Formats: sequence, structure tokens, C-alpha cells
Amino acid sequence: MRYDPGPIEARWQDVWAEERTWEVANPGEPGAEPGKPKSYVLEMLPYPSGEPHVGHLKCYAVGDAIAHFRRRNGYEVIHPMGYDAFGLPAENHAIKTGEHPRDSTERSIAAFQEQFRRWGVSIDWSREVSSHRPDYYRWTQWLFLRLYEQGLAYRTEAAVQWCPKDATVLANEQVIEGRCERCGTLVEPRRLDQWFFKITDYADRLLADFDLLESWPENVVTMQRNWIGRSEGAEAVFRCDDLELDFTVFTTRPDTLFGATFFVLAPEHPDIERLIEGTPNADEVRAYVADAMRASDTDRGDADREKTGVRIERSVTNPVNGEQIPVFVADYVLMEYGTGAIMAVPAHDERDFEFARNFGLDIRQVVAPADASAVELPYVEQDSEDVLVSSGEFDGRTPAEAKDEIIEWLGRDDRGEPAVNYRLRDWLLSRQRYWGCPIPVVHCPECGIVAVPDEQLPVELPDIEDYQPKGQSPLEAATDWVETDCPACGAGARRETDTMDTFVDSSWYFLRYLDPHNTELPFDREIADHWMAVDQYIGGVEHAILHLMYARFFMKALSDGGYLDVQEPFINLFTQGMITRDGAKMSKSKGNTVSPREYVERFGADSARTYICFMGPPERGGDWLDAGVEGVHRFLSRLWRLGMEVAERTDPADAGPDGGEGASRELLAKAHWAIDKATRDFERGFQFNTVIAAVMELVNDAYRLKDGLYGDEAGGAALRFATSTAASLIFPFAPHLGSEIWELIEGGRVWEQPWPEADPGLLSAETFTLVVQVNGKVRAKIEAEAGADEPALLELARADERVGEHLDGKDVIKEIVVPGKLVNIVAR
RNA sequence: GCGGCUGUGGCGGAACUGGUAGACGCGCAAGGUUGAGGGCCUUGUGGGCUGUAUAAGCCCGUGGAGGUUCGACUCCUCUCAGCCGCACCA
Repeated sequence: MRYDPGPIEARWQDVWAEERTWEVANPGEPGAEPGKPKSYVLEMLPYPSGEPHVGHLKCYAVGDAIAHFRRRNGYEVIHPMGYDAFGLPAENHAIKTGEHPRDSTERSIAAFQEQFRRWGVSIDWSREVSSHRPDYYRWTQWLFLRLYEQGLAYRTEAAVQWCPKDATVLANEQVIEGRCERCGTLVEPRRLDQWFFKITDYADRLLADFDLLESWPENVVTMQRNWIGRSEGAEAVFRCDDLELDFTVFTTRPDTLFGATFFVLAPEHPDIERLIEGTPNADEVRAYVADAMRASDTDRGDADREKTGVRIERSVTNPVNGEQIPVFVADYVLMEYGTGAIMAVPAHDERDFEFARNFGLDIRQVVAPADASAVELPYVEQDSEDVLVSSGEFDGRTPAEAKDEIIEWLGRDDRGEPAVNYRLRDWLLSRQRYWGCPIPVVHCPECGIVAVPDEQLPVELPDIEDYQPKGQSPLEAATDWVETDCPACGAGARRETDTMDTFVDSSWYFLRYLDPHNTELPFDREIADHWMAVDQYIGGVEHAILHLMYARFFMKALSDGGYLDVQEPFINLFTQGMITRDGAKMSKSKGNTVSPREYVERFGADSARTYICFMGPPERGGDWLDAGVEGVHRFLSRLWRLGMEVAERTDPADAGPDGGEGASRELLAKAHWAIDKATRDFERGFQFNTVIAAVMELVNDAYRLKDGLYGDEAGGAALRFATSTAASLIFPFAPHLGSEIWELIEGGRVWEQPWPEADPGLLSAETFTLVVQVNGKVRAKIEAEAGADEPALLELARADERVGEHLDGKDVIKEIVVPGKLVNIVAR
């Protein structure tokens, strides 16, 4: 007899599909269980492309284990699934093949559905959504309009990052080292009208509300903090008297204002032309600016690059001391950060120092150690003991004191004020692409931008012939669709042809799952408030910044609009590590991919899932080894055979598991130990590898004791209990086999059973192994009675022959006794 | 440069609040079952040394160096290596 997972898995999958086992009802609906606490277990929704890979298998195996564990611990678990179906890969495929992205996407979705069912993931399929379907994106558009009404969506001309290959605008987050995240092409700047979400309005709340989270990986929080990049400091006004032009700069070091010896503008700064007009080297400046604009962001972003710049024949006034300081344009100053202009303090800033050295400019030290000892310039690191020098009335103040005092002093006559600056930019959400959610506005020559009325939603994506990007959205070609009437005045108007960034779609999908068939609203507020927030979110770290921050922003914006209560969408976040093959990231080009389908067919879904959870802590990555899957498959086979043999050999009428001695007692104790161990490790978080190891130990012991290999044989009741317990504990990882063996031994459905509880009476043994140390080194292990007190344990320890040898001729200085554990005798 | 994480056998990894380092699995080895192979079952498996019919014993060992402690993979200081994120952010 041989364990053949195929028929077993198919059978249980049919049961779950026919009986709709994993569906849960909303409050007030038939089947709702208001007595139960809710738990929203959610894995990041997949982007359907081809068929699922091992990363998906890992994500859903981990999430499913959590979902099962919570269900059996009395929670009403909502565990839905959907597809993030808009996006570039499908569109690129369409460009190449001419196939409609909808067709390839639907095909892929079918493959994902088939695999998820085949994996036995406990999904509530009645809540399935896909972002590309009109009944979903209708609500994406609806939500966009609500944000628009709240003033959180706006359109403006902006210097954007343009990918020439994909012919589209990219968000900051999609530009990696100056290259398109997707295709690696160097990004170019362009000025275009673009749609933005005002995420910057929420910068402080996005920071503060980290406090509302229970458990997020530290590194994700840190990444978001850095991305938001809040810095406190001051704005100070440097005036160009010639032109009566004020330049505000942001600085985190107002204490060094007296050391500002020159002033630098970013090449993109809008006032450069005014400044240089009529100056002798205007053309030289223009040439520099043109060069800088042409240089790629990668080149400009390189901190090691030689500092270049050009002098503008103007000066500005340092507000703290009235000094006229020279003005430069240099590309090390970025237009995107602060005001695009800086005060340069070469003595206390490495970049300014380098620039000053290249251009022979004054370097004036204004902060020095308290003992006035010489320091090497630039002196950047601050010490709280430092004092200001050459700073007029502020000499002798510490930098911290000086910061506040100088800001206040400047503030008195409007030369400066405290300021907070962020690295975070507004979210550029428009894309000049076809396969996305249309932005529901029209452009009317009379009324300007007009929102499409709610009752006309969805603005459906029209079919087009040619997907090739041409620098504008391919939707421009759908003339019948583009030309429309203004909803406000009825005059001829044109539809917006940009589509939304797919991150908009995925910023609220977890709300649609809650009320997926609502035709009046994206979701009912009461239902959303019932299920939200997500109690456990699971996904890859690659979404640490983008998706997770956008969804947090959406939540806050919707909450401000009164659409729901929750501030933070994901209370607990778990980020899984990546599975590699031969130590390398899997990729089709390397040919080292692992096809879940192949392994599921060969070893069964249970083996593949259990292996993934057994590889190691799931937050870490791991290298996929065929031998590892085989090992887990061997273990599941052993469990299956154990079940078969026990079912045949024993009888339900065998005496109950309460009694027993010898081998029976030992096996029962092991089973209860495994229950206890598995439960504690589950509750600790994601310690799946040790949960599975505990079940393996139980199965090993059952094998050892069933035939009385080392003494007497375990009785039928003990064997039955051990076997069904193993099935019950392995169920969250291997749901099919767990169900099969449970049914075989106990009858009924294991998932309807509460999670087992360990019997404390069987957990505590009558004896324990006393470890005896002499001077901290283990010298003996003695069986001792569980309740033995300190003197008794000491006596036992001293009576040991080896211990005696090690104590021989020595004076005992100290004796440490940890009851139930060990004795340590210190002797000299 | 800044921030975060990780270093334990041949490999993946265990070790809860300091108390038997190496659970469990892979690999490897031996024995059993089998016509053979596979499969399955059992046993062994950190390194070194002593010892032996079988035993057993001693020393070393969690990246490295110190420290705290009766006792350290675990706590502290310094240090090395690797991975990830951000990076001219004023």
C-alpha cells in the first residue's frame, strides 16, 4: 500500500467546493455567527500572469495555515482571493501578439484559480474579485471621484519621469537608480499634465500611525519612515537685493547659518532666468543648465561625482549677518527636495565643502568642540557639548540651543521660521496606458475638468485595435469613446485618456472582498467596520513601500471622507522571504524556476505546502531542494501508512486514552507534548517548521511504540489518539491528508474540530532528567522524581559516582539547584 | 555613507524568560526486508583524543576577541563577514 495523494486531494477539494466550506456570511446574513470573534486573514492578491510560481505557493501556504489555525481556535475567519489584473505585462503581451489583454488575463486567472483549488487553499470563493472587471473598477473610479471631491486628487503639469521604452510616466517609486523598474531603460524628465494624489498631506499621520500597528517587520516600518523622510529644521529667507527677489531655503542646521558662505540653486530652479538676465555670463549658465537637464538622473545622483557648477553674477543676503554671498547653480542641488535652493555651509557639510574647495570659496567654521580643540573640516558630526563660534550673539550656545534661538530670532522680522520637510512626493497616478482603470473625468472646453457623475460609472474601457504606445494613451485612438458630452453643460468634450496606476486598484481591494456584490456602493460601511482591519496580512517585502503605504493612505483618506472607521488597514504584517533555487533568485532566463504544478502533480499539494513551511522560518528565504520535498513526502507517507495500519489493527471500542501505562502512557504523553508544542509555536507567530517537526516526532514515536520495539506495545486507544492527533496538528499545512486520516480514525471533519488542547496531567512526567554539573560542566544525568525538593536533588547529585570523582579533593564553594532541571556544584 | 537583518555540523535549521548545543529534516554510513534495484523498517552520524569484547571517559566547539555570571548560541563592549533597503535629501 502506498500513499497516493492524487485521489485523496481531489476528493477533499470536491468536498470543500461542493459544501462551500470556507464561505463566511456577513453580519445579519443567514449563516453569520455573531458570537464568534472575527479574523481577517489576507494574502496579497496576485498579479495574474502565466500561472502561479513558488512565491505564490509559499504566500498562500503560510496564509492558509494561519487561517486554519484561527478557525479551529474559534474565530470566524474571512479568507478571500482576487486578482490585481490591470497592468503592464498584459499590455506588453498585447503589443507583441495583438491579443486583447482581457483575454490573456482571463486565461491566466483561470490558471490561478485552478492551481489554488488544486493546492487546497481554504478560500471563500464567493468573494472573489478582479480589478479589471467593470463591476470592480466602477468602484475604483467612484473612490477616485470621492478623493477628487476631497481635494486629494488633482491635475497639474509636472516634471515627470518618463520611460522612453514603455512610453509612460513612472512614479518615483518605480524608478530604481534612474531606470525604469520594469524594463531597466534610463528614465528621462518630461513636463506633462498629470494626476496626483495628495499623499503628502498625510505624511505626518502615516508616521504617527505606526503606533496603531501591532506587529509589522521592523525593516518595513523603517523603509517607510525613510521614504517619508521627515526632517525638522527651518526655512530662512535669502534676499537678492538687486532684483528684490526672496529665496527661501530649507535647512536642518539653522545653527550653522553664520557659516553660510555661498548660495546654490538647482539647475531646474524657475528663477534662474530672471537672475541671469543681463549678467555677463548668462549664456554660460544657460549652457550648464541645459547640460544638467540632459544628464541622466543616475549620473546626477552619484554622490561620488565631482561637484560642478557655475557662478551667477548676483549675490544674496545672508539673513543672520547681512553678508552678501555669491550665488551658484550646481546640479548637486535637487529641485525635488526642499525649495530647490540651499544655503551652503562648507565647514559643516561634506557636499558644500567639496564644492567650496573646487571653487576656492570661503570656509567658515561656526561650530567647535567645547574645549575649542581643532577639528578636521568639514565638521559634520554634532556633539551635544559643542558650541557655536563666529556666530555673533549666539557664540557659546550648543547647536541644539542655537537652532531654536536662531529660528526664533529670525522669525521676529520674517526672515525665517521653523519648518518641516519631507522626502515624500505626491503620488503620481496617471499612466499613458491602455490596460488600466480609466480616470473618470472629461475635459470640457467650457467647464474644464468635470467629474463623470456617479450614475454614469463605470467609464468602461473601450476596445482598441492598436496597443502600441505613442507617447499618449492608446485610448486616444478610441475616438468614439473619447468624444463625449460634458456632463455639466452638455457641450462636446473629451474624455480623460490616461488610466490609473494599478496601485490604485490594489489600495482598496481588501474592502471590496467584504461586500463584493454591492451594486450601490463599493462596500457597506457597517460591513467594512465589522471585518476591518485585516488581522494578518501576508506578502512579499517588495511591497514594503509602494503598495503598503498607498493602502494606508487610502484608508486614511476614506476614513476622513466618512466611508469607514479604520485608520490602518493591516494591523499585523508578515513578509515572507524569497525561495531561491541553487542559491539564486529564480528566473526564466536562468532556467532555475520551480513549477508548483509539477511538484503538486508528483508529490501532492500537501507535500509541497508542508515542505515550504518546514524549510525554515518563512520570513527568511530558503533554497528549494527536491530532496527536501521528498523528505516531507516520506513523512506524510509514514503518517498515511500509520493511519491505515491503526485503522485496521485497532478498534474505536478500545479503552479510552485516559488510562494507560508503559508504552501507551508514553505515546499519549508524546501526543500531548506535540499538541502543546504545536500550539505554543503557532501562537508565537510563524514557527511552522517546529510545529511540523513536533508532529514528525509524534509519528516517529508512534512507529517505535506500535510494534513494541523496545518493550511493550502501545494499546489501541493510545495509537488511535496519537494518529488522529498527528492528523489534526498537520491539517493546517496538509489539509487533505489531515482530513483523510482524521476521518479514517475518528470520523467526521477535522476542520470542524476545535484545535486540540494538551492535558496537563499527561504533559508532566513522573520523573525528569536531572542534569548535574560540576563547575558548569555536565557530569551526570540522573532520573529524579518530578516533585523532588532541593536537598533531595543535591543528595542525588552528590551520590553520583562521576560527580564524586570530579569533586574529589576539592572544597565545595557553592551549590545551585534549579528544581526540575539541574544541580550545579561549584568546587575548587 | 545611513538604516535594517543574518552568522550554529557536510546542508536547511532547533534550543521558550541565561540552565543537557545540534530537535526535526536532508545527506552520508551500516544492518534488515527484497531475486535484484527502488521502496520501506531499524540504527549510527559536530570535531579531536584516550579506551574497548561491549562499554565508557576527557578536551574543544554556536563568525572573531574580550567581559558579566555558578552557568552564555542567548546579556554587555569591541570587531569581522554576508544579505537587503535608501542614498548628493541640505
